[in-house]
Amino acid sequence: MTSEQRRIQPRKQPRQVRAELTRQRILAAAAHIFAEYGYAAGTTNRIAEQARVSIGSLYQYYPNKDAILAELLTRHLDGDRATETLRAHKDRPDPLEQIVRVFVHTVIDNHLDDPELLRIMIEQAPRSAELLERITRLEWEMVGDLRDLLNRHPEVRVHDKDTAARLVASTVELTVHQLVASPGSIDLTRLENELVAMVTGYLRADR
Amino acid sequence: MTSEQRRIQPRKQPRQVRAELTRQRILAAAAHIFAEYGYAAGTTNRIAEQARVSIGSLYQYYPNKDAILAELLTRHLDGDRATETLRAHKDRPDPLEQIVRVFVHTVIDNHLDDPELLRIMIEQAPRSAELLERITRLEWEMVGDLRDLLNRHPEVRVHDKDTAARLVASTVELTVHQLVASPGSIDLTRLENELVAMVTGYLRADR
DNA sequence: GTCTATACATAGATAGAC
DNA sequence: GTCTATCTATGTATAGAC
Repeated sequence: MTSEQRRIQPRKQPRQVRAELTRQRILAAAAHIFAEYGYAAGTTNRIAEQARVSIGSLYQYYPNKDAILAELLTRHLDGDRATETLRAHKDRPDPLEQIVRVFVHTVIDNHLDDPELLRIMIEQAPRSAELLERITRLEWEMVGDLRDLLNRHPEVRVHDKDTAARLVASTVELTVHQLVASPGSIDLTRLENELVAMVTGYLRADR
Repeated sequence: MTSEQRRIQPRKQPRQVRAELTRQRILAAAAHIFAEYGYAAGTTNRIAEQARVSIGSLYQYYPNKDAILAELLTRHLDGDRATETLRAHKDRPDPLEQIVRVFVHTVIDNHLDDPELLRIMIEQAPRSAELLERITRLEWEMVGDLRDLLNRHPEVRVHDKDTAARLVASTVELTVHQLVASPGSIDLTRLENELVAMVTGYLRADR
């Protein structure tokens, strides 16, 4: 490469690529800081420091602190595959236990990434109307799909499908959420097995 | 009552009683404010205002903001009767379902007081080492008592008693916690029935 | 594009009068 | 014991130089 060429195309890193990289660095830093300090104590200064960017630069990429956490949350919500999993099994004659297992497994999977950050986001994220609405919608989608399943599947004997759907959704989501992050962490395979047994048994029991 | 007597005993409200009353007013106000605004936005100024006390007076009763929330949390923890309930049934030959029902019922009962405040306290309370230690101890106490029960009771067939105890404790505590406070609140009797059925079935199933 | 310096807001907490 | 006034700290966000 001659110096002649350098003069014509001096920048090796095109602007947009570099900028996107910085954005990602800030986001990663924010995930780390929020997970460690929580939302309130996870200050923009700390985030900037962790990302090795000045506070001024940080604000060039995000308009405010909430926007950072909102993007992290959006990312996670987009990665949630649990309801799709349920839908995929809707019209197939698989055994109930198998469907439940895939569902539980997917939920566990969604939580492995960064359980601490997840806790912070769910518990302390600023509940903007728009974000809250998205979360609620996703929750109800899951409950709805679950109820559909209960209504169709021949093995299901539980009477009150509506309450059952809510209970199962809460049970799986919450216990996974808690036990994955908890100290003295449970063995994940065991958690999956026991959860599947408990839920499947409940749905199949005739009372 | 003559004015002579009044001069000898002029105060109708002895100091300590009045002070205790003020303390309680501040605490009640704090409960209200925290439940409505959350921990961070539940400022000491707002609490003082709600209690109709000046901010200066508030600090005469509590050394700092955290101390107020800590006392609220302590109050709640002291009111937790779930583990005692379990112990009371330890050596009695009651049917498993009945024991589980009493346990679930107690947990629900503990959450009826002020679900919103409870959520705030559990999710956003400043995790001081001392407080965290108390909570963890209580949790493990509950898991321990549950495990004892599973080990003794003849109806219990689940193999991994340890995992089962943790799963049951989490399931009951968390689902109650969530569903009692959730909008479109579930019927509590139904919640109790379904939860009891799910847990009992799980514990009795031979796989 | 990135930095430093700083404005601005608000919270927790204290001092000192009454 | 209670108040008002105020201090101090800290965090978000912006301005302007380079």
